[in-house]
Amino acid sequence: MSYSTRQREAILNTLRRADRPLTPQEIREGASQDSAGIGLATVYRALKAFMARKEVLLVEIPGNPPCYEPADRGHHHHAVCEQCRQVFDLHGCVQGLDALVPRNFRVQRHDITLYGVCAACGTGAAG
Amino acid sequence: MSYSTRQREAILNTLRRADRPLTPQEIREGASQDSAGIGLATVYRALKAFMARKEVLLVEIPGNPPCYEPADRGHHHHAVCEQCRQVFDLHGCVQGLDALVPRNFRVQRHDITLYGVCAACGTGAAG
DNA sequence: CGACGCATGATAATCTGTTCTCAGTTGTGG
DNA sequence: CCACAACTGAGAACAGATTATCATGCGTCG
Repeated sequence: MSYSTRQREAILNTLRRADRPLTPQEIREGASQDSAGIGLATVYRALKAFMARKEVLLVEIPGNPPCYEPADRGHHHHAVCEQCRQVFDLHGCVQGLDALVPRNFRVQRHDITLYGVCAACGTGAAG
Repeated sequence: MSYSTRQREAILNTLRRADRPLTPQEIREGASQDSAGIGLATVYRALKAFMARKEVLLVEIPGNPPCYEPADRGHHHHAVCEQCRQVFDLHGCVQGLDALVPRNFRVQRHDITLYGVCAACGTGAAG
């Protein structure tokens, strides 16, 4: 049904090690440290399998390439640095979303994304 | 510098007529009623010109094709119907976004997107 | 251990959205 | 009205992300 392979372990570990969502490319690079030379196709196949099992979530940010993160991090949102284009996890949520909802629209989920400049880029430390 | 052509008028009118953001394809179809047979390239070129003048805004919704809307609709957000995939304008915004912001992250703008089922799809009226 | 079948890797192919090409058209200013 | 330059349209080309292909590798079950 679904094998536990060295590569998939490496992919999952890479996602867990990271404190932010990763792109398939980044996952491939990270996982290649655990298990040398993982193919991009393998990353996509593994991600698809993980998503089917709800172990991994897809994080799509407009203007950014799609990225992925473990599904056990609870409800949260994301911030994007417009300079380094990294995606960061936010914690918590807001209230008052109900006020936005049109009558007769049944909300199933929501996304909140902040765009700005991250700490590193803001202090001129890094870019 | 920039000519006012029949096609561009039609494109702008189509955007204004709509009560929701439109995709380039939808714009082409709408504008073709005003001015028969508008090429997709023309739509993209016009949109690019309008965006440069800040007359039109790009609306990117994760999981949806990019769409466009007039820039004079003020600050608002969007809702997407997961069934018919149409994008709707919401009015107003929420408070408490500050609470999400990590220290040292300077927020420049934000997006809020609701996903769910629209009135038409929810009542079983349309799909 | 042995067989079965899912997983892997490199690359080609695909898909979707966007831009380019180029000859011909059409605003605009004078 | 003229000249010039921007605009147009159709389709090819492009870009990036994702999926398919196919021979081979390797978990898993008994």
